[in-house]
Amino acid sequence: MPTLSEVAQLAGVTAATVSNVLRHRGRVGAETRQRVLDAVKTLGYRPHLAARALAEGRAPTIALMVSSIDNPFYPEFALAVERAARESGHFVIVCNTNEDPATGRAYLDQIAGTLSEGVLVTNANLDFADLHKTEARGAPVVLCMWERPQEPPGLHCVAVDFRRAGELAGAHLVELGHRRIGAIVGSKVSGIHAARYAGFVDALHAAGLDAPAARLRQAPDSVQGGYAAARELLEADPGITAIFASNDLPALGALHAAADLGREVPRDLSVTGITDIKPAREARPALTTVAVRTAEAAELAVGLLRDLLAAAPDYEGAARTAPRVLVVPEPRLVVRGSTGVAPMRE
Amino acid sequence: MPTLSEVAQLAGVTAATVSNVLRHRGRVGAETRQRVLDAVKTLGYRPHLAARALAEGRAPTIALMVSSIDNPFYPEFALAVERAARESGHFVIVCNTNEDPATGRAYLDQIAGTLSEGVLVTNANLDFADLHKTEARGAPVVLCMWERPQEPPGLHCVAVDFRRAGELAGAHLVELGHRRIGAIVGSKVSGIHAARYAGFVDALHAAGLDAPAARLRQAPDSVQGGYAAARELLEADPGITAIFASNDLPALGALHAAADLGREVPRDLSVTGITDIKPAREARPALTTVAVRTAEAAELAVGLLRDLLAAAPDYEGAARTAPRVLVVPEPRLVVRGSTGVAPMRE
DNA sequence: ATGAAAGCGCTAACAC
DNA sequence: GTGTTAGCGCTTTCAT
Repeated sequence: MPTLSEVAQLAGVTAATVSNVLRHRGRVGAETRQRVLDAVKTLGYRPHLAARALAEGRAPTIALMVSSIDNPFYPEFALAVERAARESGHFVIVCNTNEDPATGRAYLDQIAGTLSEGVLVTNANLDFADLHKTEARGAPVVLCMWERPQEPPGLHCVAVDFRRAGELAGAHLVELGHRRIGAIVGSKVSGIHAARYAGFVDALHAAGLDAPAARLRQAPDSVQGGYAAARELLEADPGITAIFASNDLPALGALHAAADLGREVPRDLSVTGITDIKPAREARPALTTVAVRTAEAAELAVGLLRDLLAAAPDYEGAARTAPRVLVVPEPRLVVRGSTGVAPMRE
Repeated sequence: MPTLSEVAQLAGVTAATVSNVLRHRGRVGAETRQRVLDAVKTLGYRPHLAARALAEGRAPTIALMVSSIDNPFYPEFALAVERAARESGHFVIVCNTNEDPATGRAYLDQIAGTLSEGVLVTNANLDFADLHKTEARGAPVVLCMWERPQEPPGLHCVAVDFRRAGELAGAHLVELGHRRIGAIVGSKVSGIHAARYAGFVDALHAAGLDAPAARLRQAPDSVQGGYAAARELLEADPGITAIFASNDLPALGALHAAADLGREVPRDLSVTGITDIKPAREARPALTTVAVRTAEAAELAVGLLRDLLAAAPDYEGAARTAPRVLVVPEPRLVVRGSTGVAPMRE
């Protein structure tokens, strides 16, 4: 692979000039510029990104920490991140923590600040202490999809009003006449989704309904998890006419459980999710859910990271600003086939 | 961030020694080693990967080119790639081409050989010419999930016997007594899946059946694509009792089409896919499909890339070996709920 | 408008 | 065993 100085030699100039031409820096004579450009072309020169990273003191990559791309949400998010990152010339290194803090720490220790200039974190079960350490070392960290805008995490973040999302789903079910509504929320490991449930409960309260613990189940963030929880709920209390799930995957599982229990959706049972991942649109019936603007969240996160990077090139010490919180525009209800008016009381 | 020489200074040695300690190279006195290790710890030193990459002439990353992580296959594959890559100390940069050759080219031009030392390519609709150019520049390329082991692409690759996969699916349907079987294969853009269809046809022929063009449809590799194609097939010829889809996503779409047309699966209609992606296991009924060993393919691909890298550090010119073809162990039929014995003729 | 020179943080010969 | 010396390919002041 040709180097800068080879190009320089061919063009009869010095490496500095070639660099200037390529980076549109400094003033270069029109004719010289042309010679350089020609040399670049004939040699097929391409800048060596690692060398540039070293010289500039910053690598053109960002690390995206995810818990497991096994969950369809992450690829969707990653896609949006990559698109946004590319606009600022960044490549995305995907780091799968598998929900294991040690793996996450290993990733952070290795690349943050040395091979990637910033870090984006989705719910990857990382130690906040590790994230702070990473920041302290000079690599900005942005938390994505933070659940509680009102309760900043002490790190830069992009937050989604998930309480509101839960409220929208709850209100929708209430409006349809449902009175006995089961709820499935995340488990300890998949994130408890307290804000989402709180919003749901708010909606019930607003309608004078209560949300007894007997109608609440925790489940992993998966189809299977939701399936099991929904079965439990429905078997324990056949009077339940609707299920609120704090995430789409478990909601999809609830759909399956309903089918297996001989309950037709939405005639006998309504189901709602939160997020609006692709499989929600493809389910039968398609899932009514509260859409979270994933792509916008990704763009905000990348933008925030870029701001932080620009504000403080080495980002050390006092240059660090107070944690910033960006809120993703309000989630919105998407009514599809999985919800309908509550069946008549008998 | 502390540097090598800061560590060296603190330990009262020179940078070279610290490097040796850290890389377990050369002979270093036990006591010195300890002093160095202490210094590393107190300073919280971490090697600067970009600097190391420059000095070593190779970056610790590989690029994974995918068409769009929108399709659940890619995340599953990417996950396996990342796992395997980590074992050889590589990070994975995900490059989404969106099926656009120009985007792919831009990615290759930028990172191959400069920020990533090798490239893994899934069906990303890249120009082979671009891939060859990349190889010529010194960055090995491995094609993943090549469709026809018998027909090497002129590049290193990991191949899957998809013809065999099609044959397994076809034979399964034939055995169940199906005689009029519709087929849905990939479209031009999503890959035509000729080998898979050929295998399917072989299975029919082996049973003395034919596969008329009237029972063949092309569709994009998506649920919607499969849905539309299946509807067409079923409406054009209601006598069809089974559908062979060359991929899981369209097969899932066929399941939906059956439901909409009032045909119960598997009683009135059987459906098969190929790959065994996660949504296939989660569908209702679960999809009968031919499982392709995705994780193994990923491991083989990463292993092959590593071999190529080891064989020829700069990988230029004559060092390049003849294209190697690794075949993923035979695909296997996974019978689930979407297939059953053919309905009686009336 | 262009060149000279220093240096980013690390590795790798080779010398002592 | 440990230090010295060159770079890796690029960017970036600072002269000219």
